[in-house]
Amino acid sequence: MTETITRDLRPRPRAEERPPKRAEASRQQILDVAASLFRARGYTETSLRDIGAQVGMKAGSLYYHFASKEELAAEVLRIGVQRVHEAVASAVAGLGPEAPMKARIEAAIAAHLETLLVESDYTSAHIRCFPYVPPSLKTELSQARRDYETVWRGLLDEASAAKALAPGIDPEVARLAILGALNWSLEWFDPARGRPEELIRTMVAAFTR
Amino acid sequence: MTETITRDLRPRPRAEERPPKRAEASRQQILDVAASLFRARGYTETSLRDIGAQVGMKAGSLYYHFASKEELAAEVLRIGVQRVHEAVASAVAGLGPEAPMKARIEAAIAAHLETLLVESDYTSAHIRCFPYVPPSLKTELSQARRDYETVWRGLLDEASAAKALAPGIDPEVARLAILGALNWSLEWFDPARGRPEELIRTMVAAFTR
DNA sequence: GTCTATAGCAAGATAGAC
DNA sequence: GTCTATCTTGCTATAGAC
Repeated sequence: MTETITRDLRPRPRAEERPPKRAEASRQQILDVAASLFRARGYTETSLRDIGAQVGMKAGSLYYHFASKEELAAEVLRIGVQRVHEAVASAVAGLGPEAPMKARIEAAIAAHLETLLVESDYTSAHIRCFPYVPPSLKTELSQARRDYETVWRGLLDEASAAKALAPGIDPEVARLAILGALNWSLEWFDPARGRPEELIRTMVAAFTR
Repeated sequence: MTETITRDLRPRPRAEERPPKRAEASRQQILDVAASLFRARGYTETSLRDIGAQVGMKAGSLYYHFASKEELAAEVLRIGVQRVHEAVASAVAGLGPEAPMKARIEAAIAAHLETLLVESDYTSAHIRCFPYVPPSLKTELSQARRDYETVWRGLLDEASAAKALAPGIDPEVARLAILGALNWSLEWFDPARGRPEELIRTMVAAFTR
């Protein structure tokens, strides 16, 4: 008898793993707005009041979903690096194992740039804010950043071994130069004035042969 | 008689143009410390209290020398762009009118990088902080930035006309790519691990022929 | 889940003593 | 010229009502 009652009152087994839809929707909306504002204004320049206002919430209410501003930023920036990592890895993999190195590098450049400039506020927020977030958050993100770096290192080392890089170019310096040029485009690229194709073409022409 | 007295009491003609040395020294020290902190931490992340502490002054005392944080930053960032402008222009001019385009571009890259990474906290503060300063300050700096841009535009247009750029490279896109790669080096370059020569060589190899 | 209200703090800036 | 003291504002974060 006790058994039956207990069973009836107990919440469903997966209760903690399946949060109600409303909370999940709010959380998602907060992340989206935070990514957009972090991208546009920067980490320190964006207040929880700003984020709340665009979500239609008071600043204090955000703490139901995130323990702190830093934790919210951690989630945004972590998603940002994961997205560009996945986009680049799958663009390169999608070419198949026989694709020439020049095509692989072009695909990686195009995917990074497309994700950064067009696809994802999360990725652009990561690129723009990372240098300015608290050190603890930098540490938290360092592994995911290294994982993404590894993709590029492998690509450029392979290209170098296959003589697919322009002559006299060290693959590690090329990696830093290419990603620097791409990331800096956040500061000047205007989506209203065209897509990133021109920059892609220029970078491929400069660094591959 | 009145005439004589008046003349005696009047401050020396150049009084306003020659401020006492002590004020000038303090002002200079404030600018140096501000440049260093803006470079290392960012504009918003640096407080007037931080600057005062390193100068050996209270935050309020800074207002004897500058009307506001924004005006202090304006002076730092203005000096920063002027310095890199002068360094690049004179490095290129120093090669003489007969120098090949490839050498001129290499000199410009080297001078920009050397000023940014080694020579001047003012320049690195400008590059790091500009995207995050108040809009009014951006407007105030826009002319000096355009003046510097003009140097690079002239250089790359000339190089393009002389067929000195690598094939398939548009000079305006090359300018944005080159300066992006150089400016982004602020985020990864470690002066303890060597000078910027490797990056200079890579950029010249990639963009010129 | 979101609100109101507020604690607690740090920022930029100002006034007047010295 | 610099200090002390303080004003005002805005921020992150918390507590408790609903």
